[in-house]
Amino acid sequence: MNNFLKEFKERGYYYQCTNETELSDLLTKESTNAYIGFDSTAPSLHVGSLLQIMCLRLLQKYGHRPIVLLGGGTTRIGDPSGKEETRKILSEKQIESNINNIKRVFKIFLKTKNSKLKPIFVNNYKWLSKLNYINFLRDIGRHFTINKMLTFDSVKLRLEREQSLSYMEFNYMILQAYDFFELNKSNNCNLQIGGSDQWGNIVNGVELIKRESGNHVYGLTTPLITLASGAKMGKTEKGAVWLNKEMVSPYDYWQFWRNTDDRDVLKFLKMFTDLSLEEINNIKNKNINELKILLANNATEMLHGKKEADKSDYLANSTFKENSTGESLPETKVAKDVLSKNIIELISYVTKDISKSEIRRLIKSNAIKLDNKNIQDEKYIIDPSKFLDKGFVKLSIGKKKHFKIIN
RNA sequence: GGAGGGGUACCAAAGCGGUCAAAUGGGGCGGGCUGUAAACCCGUUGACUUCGGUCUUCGAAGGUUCGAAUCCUUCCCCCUCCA
Repeated sequence: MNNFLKEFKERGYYYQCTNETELSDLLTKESTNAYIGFDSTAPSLHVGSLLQIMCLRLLQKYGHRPIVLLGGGTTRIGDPSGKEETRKILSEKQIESNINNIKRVFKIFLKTKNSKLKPIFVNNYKWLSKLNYINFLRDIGRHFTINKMLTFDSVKLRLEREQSLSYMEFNYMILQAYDFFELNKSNNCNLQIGGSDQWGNIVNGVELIKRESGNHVYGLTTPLITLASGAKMGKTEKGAVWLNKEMVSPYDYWQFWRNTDDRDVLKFLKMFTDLSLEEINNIKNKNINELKILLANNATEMLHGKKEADKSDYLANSTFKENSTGESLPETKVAKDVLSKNIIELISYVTKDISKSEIRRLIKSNAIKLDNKNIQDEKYIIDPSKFLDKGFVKLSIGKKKHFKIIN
């Protein structure tokens, strides 16, 4: 088997392939251009797209060139796959700005120096917006039968549940197939990779190209990652884990990985780090918490750089040690007039989105600590002299949230 | 177009004139155990509070009543069946 495919499988990226033998030959024989489309409905991608990004990295590793399609065209339509409801349609300006922001993450994850391998960014709005409806129906539309389109999960599920599916959304799969066709023509793209929910869309593209231009191209899908707990990956209660330091701080990103379920650690090490499989195999019996730290460090380094990863590691280390002073925490400046009020006001000021009733509850349930000492009095006021000794006070809310309060 | 059913807190789902800030489950949060994991146990889960209470919530707006999530009227939305 082709080396790329071999590692692709061993790392757990593999779910389905349209024609594995032929694809394997192609990848062995020549440097291939492969594309993945990314959703541009948000200003950043989140961890849910990370597996796809890792696929592109792997492509580069084996000498293939990634094509990143940021769907200015299809974002305007909305993919019905896996969606229960019609998506919100975004403005063009919004989409443009999203695309520009999302590009940054690929420049971090992918090699951009090597001119043969550096990613090609494409925006399908460029060709989709130019389509002539009549010509499109005649040239492309004739290859699609309604009979078959109705059998695709994305459509079938919506129909079965009698949820409305607009004609616009119904066309999404044709447009995605057309994207592949276009990229095959213009960029010699012979492979499309996507999540398993994209299977139908990908197959359509493969078939369209075969019929329309006679070329043999391939599709490859990655599994939907579910956590050992059964939840979907990447969605915490606080929201998505974004790949953007303004939206999720490097420390929080580090913590996300650090808190991985025991049962998922090895899987994630394979999927989301650059550690070689051999290396992972050698360390797999190490202490589970050390593996989690390794995972967190690697994943964070990849996105935010070594400095931030080290900082997060150090911070976590000092924060979770019993009786840590909180010295290394990021500082939160609090004005004197807030400090001179009671502890509730202070917490309210520091956390912003916790209500005062909630804070009262927290105090009652022993969750609030100042310099590791429990505070049970709602009316407690910090003694200003505390700031004189070491210059700050550590405020802890529960076990995981800590603040270094400076005056 | 006709006939029914329904819209309740983050989600699901009870309540169907007062004892309802609203059962129960899930989720969240906090505590315990521990390993910043899982499982388990306990508590909590509208806001503000001088801790006495006060204010705002049950699709929307009106009305009946001492009193409404609960009854009536109009409107909006969803679903099921028939055409």
